[in-house]
Amino acid sequence: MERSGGGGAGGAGRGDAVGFRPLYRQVYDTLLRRLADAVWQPGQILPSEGQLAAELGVSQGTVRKALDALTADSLLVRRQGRGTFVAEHDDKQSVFRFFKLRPDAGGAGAPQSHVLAITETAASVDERDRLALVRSARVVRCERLRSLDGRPCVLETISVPAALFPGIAACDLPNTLYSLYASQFGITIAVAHERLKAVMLPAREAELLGVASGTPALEVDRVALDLEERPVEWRLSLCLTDTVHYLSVLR
Amino acid sequence: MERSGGGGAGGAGRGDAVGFRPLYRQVYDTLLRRLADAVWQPGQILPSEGQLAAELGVSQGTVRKALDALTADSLLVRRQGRGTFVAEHDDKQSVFRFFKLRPDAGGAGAPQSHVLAITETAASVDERDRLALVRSARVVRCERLRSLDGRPCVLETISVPAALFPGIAACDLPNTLYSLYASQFGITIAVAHERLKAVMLPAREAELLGVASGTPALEVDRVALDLEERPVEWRLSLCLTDTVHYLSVLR
DNA sequence: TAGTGGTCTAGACCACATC
DNA sequence: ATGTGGTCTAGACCACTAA
Repeated sequence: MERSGGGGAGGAGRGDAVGFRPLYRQVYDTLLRRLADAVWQPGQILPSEGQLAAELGVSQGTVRKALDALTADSLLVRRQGRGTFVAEHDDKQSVFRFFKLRPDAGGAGAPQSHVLAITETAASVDERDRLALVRSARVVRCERLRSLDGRPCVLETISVPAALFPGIAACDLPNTLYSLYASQFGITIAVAHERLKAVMLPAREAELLGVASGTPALEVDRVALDLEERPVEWRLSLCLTDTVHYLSVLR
Repeated sequence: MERSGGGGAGGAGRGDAVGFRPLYRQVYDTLLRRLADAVWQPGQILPSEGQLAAELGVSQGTVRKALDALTADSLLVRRQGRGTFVAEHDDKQSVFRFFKLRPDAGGAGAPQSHVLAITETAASVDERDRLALVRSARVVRCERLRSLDGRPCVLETISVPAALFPGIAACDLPNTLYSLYASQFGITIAVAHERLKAVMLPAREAELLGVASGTPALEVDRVALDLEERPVEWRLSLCLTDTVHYLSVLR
């Protein structure tokens, strides 16, 4: 691993005139690249700290700092005595990483899904905007109704670039889409931006959700980014919030 | 500093039968206690890593780990070459830590506030619930109208326990309340939980916001906790979201 | 020039998991 | 018994700030 500056007891560190990147940052980027290239699959174990340190020519402490940062970004999971693993996002905990709706009264039954329609078409203006697509691009668009405790409460329209998800229209969509993205298409969702608004439900959407037209709903406009910060999914959700709320924790 | 387990080259570490707390965690708690007791005021500089290490009888690396954790929790700010400081939450960046509304179109003018009413009364049932108060407790309740770009868009009702904020009703409330809590009452807001719903505006609230009754609004129900995780403020906001949205970043 | 935090290393020991 | 991550230490050098 090449040093661009910084200290090091046994190293030959020297400051460059411009641009200083810590060694552990370079290690972070190297490992992130391997994760993006699916060198290690989700759930798979990584080499030990010592092995990575030897391979990259840095100390174990430096590798540890990079691994800790990747763990903080939810890309790795570390288990004392066992090893370091690529994070899988299909367990109970991870589902709620991106699903922020909670019942007002305790409990948290997992949401259920029912696909209303799925088609491949030319991208709309909004879709091109959110997904940074060219004018000729095509998308796969899916409309889905989600229920909590058997009661429909979310109507969502999901759009993904057809080029990135070949054949997804024919897939049997699981409740947790992001694990499908990872396992079938090698795409890991790293972060999502959500914009929330309160809106009045249009007639069609109100009927699908089984409420009166004009009922207020929470509109969630989400763009999900992969490891390389490319927008790979746009999701527009309409949520009924009479017995459910959106939870946000500010630190 | 007493060791309850864990390793250490020069230490006399040994595992206890039950309960294992890393040294750096103990240092973290010690420093957190001093922050909660206002031993160091916001903006003030802390002793250097070396001085703290000597005082607490641990290595500099262990102190560093505790300081890094406190920095990650936004309680400290570290500046290379200068020192470690108690975080102040009155600068531009910190205002937006708890204020998540953003204009749909770029820009982000700071919000302005106008106090409609402020009174001290007996706590309501909701207030006792949110603030964990006893039946006889009193609160100071404030109703405030906030504007973005000169346009009223948020109507909020703020409740705080009167016992924790003596004389606050007579204060000149600044736009950023949390810096007042810190400077005048020694209370630091560490975290806040927000529950979001879409609701229809009642007549009175609609009139205050200058819109038609029945307009959909985003209801934000926030409980703010201090360093010791005590609920110290309840804030119920009604937000118009036609030209503004609530921003949430999921990782 | 001196002092601070930031990085990097090397080595020790501990807690945990597996065999 | 072995290997893994977790903690702790000691010491070196670098980057940054201020006097």
